[in-house]
Amino acid sequence: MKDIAKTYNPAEVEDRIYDFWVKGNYFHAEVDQNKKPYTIVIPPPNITGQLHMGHALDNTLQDILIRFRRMQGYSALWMPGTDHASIATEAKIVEAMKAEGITKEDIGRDGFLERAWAWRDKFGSRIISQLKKLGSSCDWERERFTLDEGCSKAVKEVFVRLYEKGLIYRGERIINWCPHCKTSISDAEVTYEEKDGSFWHLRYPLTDGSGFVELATTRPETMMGDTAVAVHPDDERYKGIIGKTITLPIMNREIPIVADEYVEMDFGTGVVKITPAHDPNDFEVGLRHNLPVINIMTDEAIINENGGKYCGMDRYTARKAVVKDLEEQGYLVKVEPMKHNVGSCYRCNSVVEPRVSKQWFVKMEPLAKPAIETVKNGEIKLIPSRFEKTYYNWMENIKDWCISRQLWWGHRIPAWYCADCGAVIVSKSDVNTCPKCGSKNVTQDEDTLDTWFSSALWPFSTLGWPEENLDLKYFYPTSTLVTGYDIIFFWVARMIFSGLEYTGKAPFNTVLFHGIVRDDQGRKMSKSLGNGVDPLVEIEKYGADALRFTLATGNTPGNDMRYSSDRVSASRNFANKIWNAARFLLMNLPDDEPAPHIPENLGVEDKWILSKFNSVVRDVTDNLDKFELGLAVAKLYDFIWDVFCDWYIELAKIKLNSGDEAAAKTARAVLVYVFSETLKLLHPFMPFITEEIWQALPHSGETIMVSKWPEYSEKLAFETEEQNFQIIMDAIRAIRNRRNEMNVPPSKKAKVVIVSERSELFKDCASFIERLASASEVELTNSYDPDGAVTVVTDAATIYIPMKELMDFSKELERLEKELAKANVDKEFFEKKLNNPGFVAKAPEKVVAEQREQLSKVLEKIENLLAGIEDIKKQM
RNA sequence: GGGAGCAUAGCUCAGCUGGGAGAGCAUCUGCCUUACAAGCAGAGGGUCACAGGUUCGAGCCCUGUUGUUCCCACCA
Repeated sequence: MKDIAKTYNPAEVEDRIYDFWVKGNYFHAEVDQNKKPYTIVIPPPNITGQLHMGHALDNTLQDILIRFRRMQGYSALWMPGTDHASIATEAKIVEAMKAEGITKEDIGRDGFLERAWAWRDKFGSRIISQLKKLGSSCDWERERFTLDEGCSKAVKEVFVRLYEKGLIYRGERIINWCPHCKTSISDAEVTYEEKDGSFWHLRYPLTDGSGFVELATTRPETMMGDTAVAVHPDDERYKGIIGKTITLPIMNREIPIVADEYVEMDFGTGVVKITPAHDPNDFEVGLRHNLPVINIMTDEAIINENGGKYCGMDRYTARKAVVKDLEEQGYLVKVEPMKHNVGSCYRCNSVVEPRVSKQWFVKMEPLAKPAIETVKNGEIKLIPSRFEKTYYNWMENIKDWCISRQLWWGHRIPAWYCADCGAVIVSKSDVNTCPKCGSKNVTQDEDTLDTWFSSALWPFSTLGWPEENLDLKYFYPTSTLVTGYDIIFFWVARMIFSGLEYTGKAPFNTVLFHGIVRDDQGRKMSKSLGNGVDPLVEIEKYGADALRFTLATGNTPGNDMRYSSDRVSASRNFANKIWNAARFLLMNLPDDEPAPHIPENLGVEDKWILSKFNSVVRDVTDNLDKFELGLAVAKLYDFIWDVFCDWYIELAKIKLNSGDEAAAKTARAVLVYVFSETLKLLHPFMPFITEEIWQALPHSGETIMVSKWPEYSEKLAFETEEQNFQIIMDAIRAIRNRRNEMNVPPSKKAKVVIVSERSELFKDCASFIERLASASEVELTNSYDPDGAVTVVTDAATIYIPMKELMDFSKELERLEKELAKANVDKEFFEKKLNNPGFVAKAPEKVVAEQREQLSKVLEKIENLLAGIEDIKKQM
C-alpha cells in the first residue's frame, strides 16, 4: 500500500486477496473437538446458471454469517456445490443438439449422458468461479454435485428405504404433464395464472331420445375422453335422469349419467362432463364410479387415435375443430367469456396437461407430520416467523409427490422389471437376474428422479450420509440455511422431512429467508424483460465489497428489495472513505508502529471513541447473533463514517500535529486500535478491502479473516467521558451552525468566549473547539459583556463570538427569541408529561428519569437564552 | 375461496421487546480546512395510508377500511 492512490481500486485488490486466502487454506474447515461447529450448506446453484442478483444476495448473506462465526472461533464450514437441474439442463442440451440437427433419440441414452457430462464439465465450474468473484469463503475442497457418486449413493439408499417402508409406490395417477419438456412434473412445479377463456355450453342428447342435458366446459377438446356426465345427487332438476345414459356427440358413444357430490349445483348448469384421463377431479369421480379412463393425447399434447377424427391435431387446433363441429351439429348452446386459472410449467412456461400416467410417488402424509412438529416445537426456527404459517399450510394439505421424470439427465430410478414374471425389484445395486424367477430378462426403469429428490438430501448427503463418518457427526445438523422464500416448498420443506426421516434429526436449526432482488422499478429481474443486472458487471464497476454492502444494507429478512446502481455507487463511496481513512493513518504511522493496543494516558476524546467503539462491538455482535444483518451493517457505516472519520480523525489531528510526541503516540495507538478492530467487524460484509488495509496496518496474525472477533469490554465503557464529550460536540456543532447561517467561511477564524458551569471540561477541550469550530482562541469566563457578539446557546453553555461587523442586532434578537419559543415548547412537552400522575406512577423509572434530565437541560437552555436576549437588548 | 407482505422525507428503504421520527440518494447554502470533491460543514423536507380502540404514552399492539404486491387452493 505504499504510494497509495487517492481512490480505492477494487479490481486491483480483489483477485489477489482471494488467491491469498485460497493459498492459505483459510476456507477449509475440519472436525475440531476444541471448537464448536458452525455449518451452512449452500443452496446449490444450477450448473446451467449464471450468477444473478438472487445468488449474489443469497451468497453474500451466507458469507457474512460464515465469516462472522469463523472469526468467533467456530469451526465454520460452508459446504459448496452445484445442482444437476435435470429439466433445465436436459432442455439446454437438447436445444444445443437441435442446432446440430440431432435429437436425443438419435444418439440414445448413453450418448446423451456423455454429452450431458461434457456439458457439466464445461459449464458447471462457471458459476463456481463467479461465486468466488463475490468473495465467497466456501470450503472448495469439499465441493459437491447433486449427481456425484456420494449423492447417488444417498439417493439410492433413500429410495430403497422408502420403498421398503411403503412410502414410495408406483401407480397410475393424474399428474401434471409438460408437453414441451415431455415429462411429468410435480404439483409444486406448476404455476397458475388467471387467463381469459370461454365457457362453452353444450347439450348432450339422452340416449332414449327424451331430451338433452346442458352442461358447460372450458375444455371442449377433451370431450372425446368423456366417459360420463355427472350431476349432484340432491339436485331436484336432474333426479329423474340419474342412471340414464347420453350419447356423446360426434363420438357416438353411450356414457352414463352419474350422481356425485363433487358437482356444485349452483355452478354452470349443475351438470359436468367427466373426463377421467384429463382432469384431477374427474379422475376421482371416475374412481368412485368405476368409469373407463380414455387418454386422448400424446406426450406432445396432440390428439391421439382415441380422439377419432381429431387425431393428429394439436390440443388447441382440436378445440376449434370440436367447437365448430358441435356448433354445426346443433350441440353448442352458447359461449360465455370466462376467466379461469391455467397451470403452466415453471421451467418452460408451457400450459401443462393433467393426464393419467404411471409414475412413482412419495407418500407424503406420514412424512409431513414430524416435519410440522419440528417447526412447531422450535427445533427449526424460520426467520421471519411468518413463513411458519405458509409452511404449515402446505405441509398440512400436502398431496403425494410425483418423483419420476421422463428424462435422462438425473438419478435413474433404482427399480427393475422382470419381463418374465412381472416382478418389480427395487435395489441399491444393479439387478441382472430376477430374484423371483431367475430370469435374465430384467430391465431398469427408464425414468429419472425429480431433481429436488436429491436436493432434499443435500445437508447430509454432502457430509457423507449414509455413512456415519466424523464429518457427519460433527457438522450435522447444520446451523443455518439461507435461501429465498420462493423455494420454501421445493427445497426447504423437503429437506426438513427428509432430514427427519433418514437422519432422525432436523437438517438445520435456523432458516434465514430473504426476498427477491427486483429492479429499480420493483419488477422481477427477468430475461424476457431484459432488466436483469449482472452482478459481475457491477463487481467490475464498483467492487465486490460495494455490491455486498449494498445487498446487506437495508435488507430485512423475507422482504423483497429493489436494486439500483445508485446505491452501489454510494457503497463504493463508503469503501473509498475507508480507504482514505487508512491512507491517513498510514501516512502518520512510523515504520515501527506497534501492533494494535490500547495505550496509557487516554484523553477524553480517546475514551469517548473507545467507548463508542465498545458499544458498536456489542450491538453489531448482537445483531449478527439475531440475523439482523442489515442493522449491523448500518451501525458500522455510521460508526466508521460519522464517528470515526468525521470526528475522531479530526480530533486526533490536533495531537498528531501538536509536536508533543507522547500525545501523538497515544493518538496513533488509539487510531490504529479502533480502526483495525472496526475493520474486523466490517470484514464479514466487506472482506476484500478490510483485508487489504488490515495487512498494511500494524497487525499480528496472518489474515484478518481468522483474527479474533472483537468483544465488548467493561473496561472500555467510559460513560462519563461519553457524556462529557457530547457537551463539547454540541458546542462545536452549535458554533458551526451559527457561522454557517451567517455565511462566515471556515478560513475566517474568530474568537470564542464560553460561559459555562462546565468550564473545566471546556478548558480541557479548548483545542478541539479551536480546530473544529474555526476558533482563533477560546476564552473561558464567568461573565461576559457581549459587546456586539453573536450568542450561541446550548444546554450546557452560552457561547459568544465577537463579530461586531457581521452583527445585525434585530435579526440576532429575532433568532434568539425563535429559539426560546422552541425551547419553551419543549419545556411544556416535558412538564406536561412529568405532571401527569399516570406517567410518573406507571412508566418505568428509567424513562421518568430520562425525561427529568431532558427537562432540566431545556430549563438550562432557556435560562441561557433569556440571558442572551437581555444582552442583545442592552446593546440595541 | 384461504393466507401473507407492504403503505414512513421528492425517490429507495431502516426503525430491536411501545417512551418527543432516521439513513442513503436527490434538493439548497457555504467550503479545494494537505486522508478522502466518490469529500467537508450546514439547511430544508414527514397528520408514519385512513378510521376507531388499548395505554400515562402508539410508526410500533388490537379491530376495521382503502390501495398494492405475493403465496396457496381451485369451481367443470
